[in-house]
Amino acid sequence: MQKYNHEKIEKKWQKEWARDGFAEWRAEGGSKKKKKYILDMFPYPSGDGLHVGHIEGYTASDIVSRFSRMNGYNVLHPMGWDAFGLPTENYAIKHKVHPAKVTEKNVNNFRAQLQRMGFSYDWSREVNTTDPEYYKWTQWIFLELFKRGFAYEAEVPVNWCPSCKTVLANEEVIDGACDRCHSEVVHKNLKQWILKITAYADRLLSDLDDLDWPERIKEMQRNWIGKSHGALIKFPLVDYKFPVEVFTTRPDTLFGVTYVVLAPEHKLIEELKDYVTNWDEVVEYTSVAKNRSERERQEKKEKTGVELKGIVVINPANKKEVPVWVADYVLMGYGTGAVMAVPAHDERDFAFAKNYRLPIETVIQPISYNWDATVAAYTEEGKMVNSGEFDGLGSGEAMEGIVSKLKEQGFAEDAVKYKLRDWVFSRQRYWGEPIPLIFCVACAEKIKNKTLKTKNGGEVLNPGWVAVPEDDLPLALPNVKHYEPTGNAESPLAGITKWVNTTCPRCGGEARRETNTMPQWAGSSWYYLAYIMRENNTYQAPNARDFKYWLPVDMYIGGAEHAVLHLLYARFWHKVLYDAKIVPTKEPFYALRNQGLILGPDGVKMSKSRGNVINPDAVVKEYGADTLRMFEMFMGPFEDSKPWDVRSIVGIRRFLERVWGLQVKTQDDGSDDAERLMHQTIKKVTEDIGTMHFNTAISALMVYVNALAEQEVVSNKTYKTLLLLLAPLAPHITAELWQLMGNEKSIHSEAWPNYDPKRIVEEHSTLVVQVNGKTRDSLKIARGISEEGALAVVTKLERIASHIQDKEIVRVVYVQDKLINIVAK
RNA sequence: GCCGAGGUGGCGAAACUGGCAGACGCACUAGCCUUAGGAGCUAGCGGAGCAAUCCAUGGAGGUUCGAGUCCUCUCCUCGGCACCA
Repeated sequence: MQKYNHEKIEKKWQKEWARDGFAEWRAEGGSKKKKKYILDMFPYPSGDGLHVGHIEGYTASDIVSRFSRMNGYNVLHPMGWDAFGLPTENYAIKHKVHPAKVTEKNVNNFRAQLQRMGFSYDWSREVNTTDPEYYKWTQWIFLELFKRGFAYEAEVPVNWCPSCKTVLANEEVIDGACDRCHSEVVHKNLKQWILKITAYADRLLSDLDDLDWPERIKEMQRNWIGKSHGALIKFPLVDYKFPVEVFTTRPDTLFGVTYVVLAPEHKLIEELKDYVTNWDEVVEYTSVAKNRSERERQEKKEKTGVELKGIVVINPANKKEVPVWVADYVLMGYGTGAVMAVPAHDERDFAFAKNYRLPIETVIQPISYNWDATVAAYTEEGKMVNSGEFDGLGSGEAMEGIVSKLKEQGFAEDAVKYKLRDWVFSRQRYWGEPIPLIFCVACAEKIKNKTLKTKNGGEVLNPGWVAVPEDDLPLALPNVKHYEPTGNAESPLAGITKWVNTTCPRCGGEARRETNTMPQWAGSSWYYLAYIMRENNTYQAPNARDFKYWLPVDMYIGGAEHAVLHLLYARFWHKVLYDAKIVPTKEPFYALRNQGLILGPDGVKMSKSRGNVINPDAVVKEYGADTLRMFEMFMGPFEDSKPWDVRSIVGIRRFLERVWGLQVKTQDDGSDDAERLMHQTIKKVTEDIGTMHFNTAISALMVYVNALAEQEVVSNKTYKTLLLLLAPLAPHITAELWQLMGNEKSIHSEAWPNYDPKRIVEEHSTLVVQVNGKTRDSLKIARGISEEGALAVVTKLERIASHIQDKEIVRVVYVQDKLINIVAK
């Protein structure tokens, strides 16, 4: 027998699998077989290469894929590259190479690394978001959104990074600074394309209930969407025609309103200019407030504001006049940008009222304890006081009563508000998908006074914009000399007049292209559909039959960091496509699992600056891909985060060497001592892989191998079963051993072994004997013994007798074949 | 502050519907084998005790014949959100 040479074996089989273009892992199109779509979150091909965290998730999905194939499923298990993005572009600028070149180099490295791990991807469906044939469809879907009225252009305040020279998405701003370069982010008002994700807020929320996702991720999405039920309440302005409209979730506190607050950006402020007596003071405050950076606004400083002197509104509940203030603790982006302040029952209002010595009026009393209204706000529900006819009611009843009374009078209506904002979709950078829209002045002029309808029957919001015709897609990224950002809020594409100037697809007149590109998240919002559309290295048009067969994704595996970004965006696009009858399911990803974070050996998150990053290539070289795969699965529960323990990996290596060594003991008619354990192991491993409990599946295999190793001879049957059970976990060594056993067919195309339930049960069972609930002894006993029979045997045991002598047996609890508990006094 | 997930040996962890707590692996200890070992094999390995036995699943109560598992309170760790009215 040769030594277990992982390097030689792994190279041999990787070459073997690649020989026919990885045909063994290919998903069959148009098949009648039952299917499984097992998807990894595709990586951003960075210059650093794959890290051990990627490998953890990819190994798990590979195991599930191989397991599913052996169980007769037609498996779609693809891989691709989410390759647009800033790091590549920044690298390209710094080193003066085209971002496409950088991408190609990184992709080649990633692909080679994945293939060295022996992952069973269907490489004939590989996708790359930066491939024009790919982003043709990204653009196509964008246009579907556009045509249905879910894309609109508007001037909005955005986060601008002065160093990266682009708009940042909210998710790219951490504590008011750019996530990438840590420059302080400033606010700018820019015209941007925006996607109306808020139109789907309610469905994005309610459809979560049917998904098999980690509760934590669902909860994050719920919080992000942030649905609140409440009421819109109108506070009429004295001597003015408009009311101030506020949103509140606590209409029961309405009688306690002592002032009303507007956000500094509120339009009403400007409209009230002529009535305000301290206008200069107001302008001074609002301009300072508007210019405060994100960071300054987030710092919990003193609450500041300014009164709109001369302006008074009427509380519709008690007809009292209350003043109006402007303060930046009220956000324009949520609700109506105006709130009714109830300092007695809201912490923020309380702090503000204390600061400006505004009155505080108690209208809710806690039921069970004393509360000092001069020290803090009472924000819970309670019993109504000082609220006219509602006194004495509970908060819940009062809310209904107050709102319904005000509704009759036209001062209130029920309302639902969301925290979710629309998705700012423009970026001023080069390395992204061009937005396929053309602006035509002539068309805009012509149709100015007509109302155009979208595909959905809504009103067209930006009538001058015309979609690039489908036949002209992809709208390719033009080559530019300088892809550095311009810094003047335009993308580098704006500088290429030849590209920008075009003709209007509608009227043929002169027109200009949109020059912004799409954000990083565009390509990943639909890539799971791209794999279905991609067959034999080309993209087919969206096809209802294929979508119906493969969707939804049965198992989606990746990191938790995408909880509210990619996973929300993809669900949004999917729902638009569902409504457009392009995809047949309401949701893209039926089941989701997050791999836990792999921490450095020091127990801290791996990072280059800390120097605690484990390089998988070095591990593969020293121990082999099979060992690395199994080690990562054995470290702990898949979804838990766990530190990398450098030393423990040898345990897995020893295990594989033991498996390797067993081959010399095999015989056709070898011992059958292990057969019961074999059936038990099949059961355990089958169940554990099915529930992604890889660590316990491996420990069951270790128990089995240890038992086989103790035998003089090992039967071919028990050894072959071992190899089959191990095949999804360690594909190379099992392929080699399978072949050495004289099998011609690949082990990975074999059927998963079955167990015989009758062969699992032991003839004898172990009966645990307790006295007063404490275990005193245990004994092997024939199955099926009666309570009386067991008791008779057990009371004779020395260690039992000593505990029950001089005592009266009050009760006996007997669990058939398992446990007997004697209760004695 | 709010939401979510967790606290079990020296370490990573097991324990299916309440039923022998610590499977499996690492590290460690002793022995065998070896010219050698960062190899292999055998045995041991939660704490106290010569032992019988007692104590142990963050802490305090409770339910139960029996609790790591169920209930109440409490402490701590990690992750997310955070002026959202």
